[in-house]
Parts: sequence; C-alpha cells; structure tokens
Amino acid sequence: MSKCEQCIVREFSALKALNKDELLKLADCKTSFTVKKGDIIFEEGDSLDGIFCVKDGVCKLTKLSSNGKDQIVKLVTKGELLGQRSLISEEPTNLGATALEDMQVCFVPKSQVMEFFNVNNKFSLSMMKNVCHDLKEADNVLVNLAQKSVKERLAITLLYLHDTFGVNADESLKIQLSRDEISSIIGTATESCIRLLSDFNKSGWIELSGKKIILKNKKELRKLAE
Amino acid sequence: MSKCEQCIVREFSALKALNKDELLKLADCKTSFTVKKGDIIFEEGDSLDGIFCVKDGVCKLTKLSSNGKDQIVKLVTKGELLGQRSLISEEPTNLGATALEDMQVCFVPKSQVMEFFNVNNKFSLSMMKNVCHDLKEADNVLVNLAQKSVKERLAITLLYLHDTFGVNADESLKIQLSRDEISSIIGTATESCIRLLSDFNKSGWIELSGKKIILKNKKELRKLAE
DNA sequence: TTTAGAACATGATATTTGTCATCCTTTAGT
DNA sequence: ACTAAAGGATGACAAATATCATGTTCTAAA
Repeated sequence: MSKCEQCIVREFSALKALNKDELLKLADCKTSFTVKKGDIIFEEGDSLDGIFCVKDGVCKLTKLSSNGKDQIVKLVTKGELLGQRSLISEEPTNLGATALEDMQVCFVPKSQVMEFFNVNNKFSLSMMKNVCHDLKEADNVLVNLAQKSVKERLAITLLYLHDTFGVNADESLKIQLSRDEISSIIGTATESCIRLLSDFNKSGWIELSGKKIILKNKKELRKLAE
Repeated sequence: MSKCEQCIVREFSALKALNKDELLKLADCKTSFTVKKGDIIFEEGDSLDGIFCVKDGVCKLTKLSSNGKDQIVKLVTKGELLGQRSLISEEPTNLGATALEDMQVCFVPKSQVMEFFNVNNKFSLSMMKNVCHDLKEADNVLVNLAQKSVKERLAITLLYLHDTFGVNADESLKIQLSRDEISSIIGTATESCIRLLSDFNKSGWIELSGKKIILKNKKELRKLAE
C-alpha cells in the first residue's frame, strides 16, 4: 500500500489541504486498483460510497439523453477526483464514468472523507473550490453548446484536447478519441463531425492519419473558436 | 435593519446551518436594498466582495457569447444565494445577474461569510451542497442543449417555468419573460422561438395572450420533454 | 491469416434552424 | 391622445445539421 504523500492527486486536488497525519490515515483506508480502457468505473445512477482519486489515465463522464445518445459532459484526468458531487450531495451519481485509457485509481471511503470535512476546514474549502471550478466550466460549456455552431465547437474541442492533454513527439494529440466520442463532446451526429474533420483536413488546419490528429494551424482554429 | 432569523433565504439556502448567534452577526453586517426590474445586480467579470441573498423576486444569470448573444444560464429566485461561486473561487464572476422582476436583496460582506466557513463546518457543507446542486443542474441543462431539438427544449423550459415559479389565478405562468429571454434560455433565434410558441398554440398545447402563457396540455408537452 | 464487426468516410437527401424583410401590436413617454 | 420605440408575428429563403445508404478501412478474435 503506497503512501499518499507523493501522489499526483494530492498535488492537484483538494487533498493538498490534508496534513501529514491525515495523509497517513488516507493511505491506510484507501484501496488502489487499475482500470482497463473501456471499463466502466461507475454508471449514472450508482450510489457511491466514497470518492475516486485518478492517479493515472483519463476517463469520460457521460450522461445518457432520452434520445438514446450519450453526451460527454467532462473529461477527468490524472490528479483529479471523481465522485465528489455525488458524495457531498448524498445522491446517486448524475453521470457515469468510463475509462478512455488504462487507468490507476484509488478509492477512498466516504466515512474518511466526511471525517476530513469535519475536522479540516481547509479541506472543505478546497473541495468547494474544486466543485466551483467544475461549475464554472460547466456553465461555459453550456453557453458554447447553446450559442456556437458545430464547426466552432469542433475547433474549441480540438484546441481544448491539445491544451489539456498535450501532444506526442509527432505533434499528434496525446488523447485518442473515436469520432463518435468527439461527436459526443460537441453534441452532434457522428457523420457531421467526421465531415467537418475532413473539411478541416482539406483546409490544412489539421492533419488526419488514422486516429491521429495533428493541429497544423492553431491560429485559424482559434479564430473559429474565438 | 430586520433580523435574519425569519428570512426566507435562511429557510432554503446554506444559511439554515447558522445558529442564533451567527444569525445576529449576519443581521448586523448585512445591507438590504431593492432592485428594480431590468436593473443589473452585477455584471460578468465584476469582482464581488460578498454574496447576495434573494429575499424576493427573480433574476437571470447570463453570459455573453462571442457571437454577441446573451445566454441565460440559470434563473435565481427568492430563498437563494447569489455570487457564492465567485466568492469561494476568489475570482471575478463568470455570469452577470439582472433582475427579471422588482427584487429585495441583502448583501453580506465576504469577511463575514469567510468567518462562517471557518467556524461552522455545517455551513461549509451546506454551501457545498448548494454548489453541487447547481453543478448537477448545469450538467443536465448542458446535456439537453447538446442532445435535444429546439422544440423539445422549449417544452422543457415551459414546464420548468411552470413547476418552478407557479401560475396565477388564471393559470398563466407567474414569471413573465420576453420571447427574447425565452430564446436565450433555450439557445435559439428569437424568431424560431416565436414560431414554435405559435405552433404549440395552434396545437392547443399552450394558450398565448400577450405576454401571458397558459399551459393547456402538459401531458403532450411532457411527452416532448420526455 | 482470415474474417466479422466496428470505425471511418462520403454522397444524396430531408429536416431543422437561422436570417432577413416586413408588418402588426403593445408600451412608455411627451 | 399621439408618437416613437420596442416587442411580437410571419413569410420567404438560406444555411446548418441530421439521416439514410453505401462503401471503405481498420482491428481484434478465431
């Protein structure tokens, strides 16, 4: 059982507000596990009995719409927590979580998190800041979905993927999403997404080879994304 | 200066976690004021030095998109708080707030809120629950904007206005929004919104007379909204 | 290695939604 | 009461997007 002190999650999440003693407690009660690409971490409506720390890998948070299509609401990457909202609200999850890559995850039981809430105000405040940040992001995405065209949203999404997850040595986006998943982020039909990617490709703004996407002209993409 | 003990905001918001002493402190430091319909409470990007308690009336939270159109992200009504996210994140506001009706509002300075955070864990947790609820709602709206047609979103919005703000004696929606504002909730062109309202009217699902809207066939509207 | 299924791509077409123009109605101010 | 301005309504049309059909290219399992 590894210590939590050096964990990347501690660096970026609300866990940074924990002191040494609390970190020891955390290391003691947590359970580590791996998740394979495509595996479901939890489903929409599940009752969680704790939160997840993402040590490595990326997952998508999705919600099934009544039209039968999944919408990707957020991507969660290493260093972030998963399931806080559900835990704090004491409600079943509103979104499901599925691994986009192989992941390393720790589970921290609710009782321990609640104890931290009760004895460490900084932790509460830090967690609150996290949720507030998520809320701000959700509001921004919401406005984009309401006001921007599919083409603009695709440009925004490509730049987001570039800036958030970085690129490989060949400049291609590190995170690999299927066309279907990209469509599910921007909220459009898969065919429309594929067509627009082709258009971007023909315009020379991006380069496609298989699943690889290289952003060749970020300036033009940014102009679209505004 | 009225006491906060009986205030409706206390009943519904995080303030319910405050004890008698804290409520006295609150009553002591707050400032009450009225806001006229159409007045701006704060603008997107403003730095707030506290939070607002909505004692009466309704306001809209909006964000200006780069296409020049305002998107209504949320409606805030009596009993709710305003500006928590900005205060907690210690950032300028992400959304602007404008009164849709005459309002009664109290302002509580940041220093006092932060003190409550520091001495009263229940208050922190309660505030966190509020933000979490907002996040869940934002995610749900986001999915609807991404996956539902304009017609479906209009049906959803009409039912939401009905259920949240209630009806007058003549069954018409209590909250009066311009066609432009309704469009700004569902994220569409004003003309499209007007056209669909006309369609609903012709189908007998709603009745329009001036600004008044009466939902005549909620069952059909719900079928659309799913 | 072969092969079935998934993912990707593209054309044709239908549907939805936005834009522009115009007119009507209500409202607020003189 | 009159008038200007805003809000509401509607038609004609354009643009964006979805849907359906079909073919191609990957990919993983037998």
